[in-house]
Amino acid sequence: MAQKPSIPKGTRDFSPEEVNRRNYIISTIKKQFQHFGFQPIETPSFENSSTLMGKYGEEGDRLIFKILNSGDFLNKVKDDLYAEKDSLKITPKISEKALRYDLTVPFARYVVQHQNEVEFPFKRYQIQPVWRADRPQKGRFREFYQCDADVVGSDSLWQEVEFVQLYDSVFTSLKLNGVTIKLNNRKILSGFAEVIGETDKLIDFTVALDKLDKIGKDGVIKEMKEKGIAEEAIQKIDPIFELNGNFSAKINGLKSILSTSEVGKKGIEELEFIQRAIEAMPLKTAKLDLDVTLARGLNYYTGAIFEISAPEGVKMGSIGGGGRYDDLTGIFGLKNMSGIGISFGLDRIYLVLEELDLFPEAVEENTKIIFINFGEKEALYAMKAVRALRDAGINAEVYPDSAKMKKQMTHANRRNIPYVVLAGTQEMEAEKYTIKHMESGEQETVHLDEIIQKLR
RNA sequence: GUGGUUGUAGCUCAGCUGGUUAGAGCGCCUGAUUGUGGUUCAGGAGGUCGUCGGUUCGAAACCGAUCUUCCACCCCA
Repeated sequence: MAQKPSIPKGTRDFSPEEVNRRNYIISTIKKQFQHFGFQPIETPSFENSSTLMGKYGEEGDRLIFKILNSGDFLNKVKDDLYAEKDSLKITPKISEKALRYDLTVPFARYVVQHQNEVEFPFKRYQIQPVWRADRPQKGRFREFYQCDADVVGSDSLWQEVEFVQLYDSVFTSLKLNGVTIKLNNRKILSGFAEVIGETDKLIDFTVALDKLDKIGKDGVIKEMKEKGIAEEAIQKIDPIFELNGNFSAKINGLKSILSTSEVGKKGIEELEFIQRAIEAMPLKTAKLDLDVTLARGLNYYTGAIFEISAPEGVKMGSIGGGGRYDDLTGIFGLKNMSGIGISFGLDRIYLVLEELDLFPEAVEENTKIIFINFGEKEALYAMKAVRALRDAGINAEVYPDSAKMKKQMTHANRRNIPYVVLAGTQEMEAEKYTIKHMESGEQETVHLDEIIQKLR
């Protein structure tokens, strides 16, 4: 074989079966989004760099795919700048557009740009691919789909409650039982930082704390020390590591840890509101858990923080996440717009469903019945029947060539088409069709109406 | 971005310390079976060993670069 063509690192092709399965997930999520009152929007694959750059931190900027300007872009770079060979400085000169990195920032841009047309509170959903120049691993791609639902323009905590229910509804419909909805609140984390007197190191503190289940208590403490958090401060947070038990028990623990922090107490109030609501309206299959270590990469969140972990035993990172950001649109100049949103990681959910063998067996999209082609006259006879079947809503086709019988049968078999019709001279004379059920091997010669009745 | 790992037939993989025409299972093709697939039997095709370069009398095997896979950091869906 000559040099095989290839696709870039971290991208994938999808076969018909894979697309059907992905569509199954997407349509399930979409249906629930709609049940909860969300409206769809779409935004361009690429945005102006100024819209995206600086919104995800230094690390995020590095992972944004930049698009080169058209034309003789290098010619416009000044000689002294070019001689410096500083990529960071030259990039803005030669690239003014970039592929979107997530759906939240484009959404914020959308809201600001269309603020006069949008009716608030605005509930939107968006299912589109995003791109990250990350190094791929299992469940991490450079092109992947996000399924986001956000509400902008409402401070109500009922939104948080609804998003917990939305998560539960989606995973219940997907038959993916036992996912954990981990809940935290940025105000709790701020409270911790306040209590230990390290408010200026809040981010370092939360990033370290987030790694608890991965590197353990000692690892977390070590990292905090490395980041310059004082020894006695670290000792003060020791009770955090002792938090356990159910939601209420953890809340009680938090109440004593955060008794001196106003912001911390506010966070506890918010958590309790959500918990009470969910207690009154129990979740169908998901579990709600309080995880005070939850923080990762979510530095723009100001209130609730969500993360979804796959059922126990499935080795997969988070399959969804989200939270509240008080000033979603502030970066684009529209103040006092509180937003809250969640995201589903389509590609990871796919991997989890595949691992647990949870995709439904029936592939509705597949052809139900195929007609063997015996020649020109017979093909016309078959085509007429196929037209009637299609009009009746049945997926039907005629084999295009009058190839060998064996080849045509094998084709039907490989495509898992359940029924094959053989109609030759005899059948044509009787105005009938011989229909064969592939799985049982049984066949009978009947009128077209009977076939339509049978398959409808 | 850092460190490591992987790449041999369509697929899953053998191939010992470099030594003639590179193997297996499954799959594929043909026939037994000219109006019957999935089973069985008999034959058969298919690989410049990811790519480029180097070491060597000789490379799938050793070295370098590059692409790709997966993993750990970083970060994250």
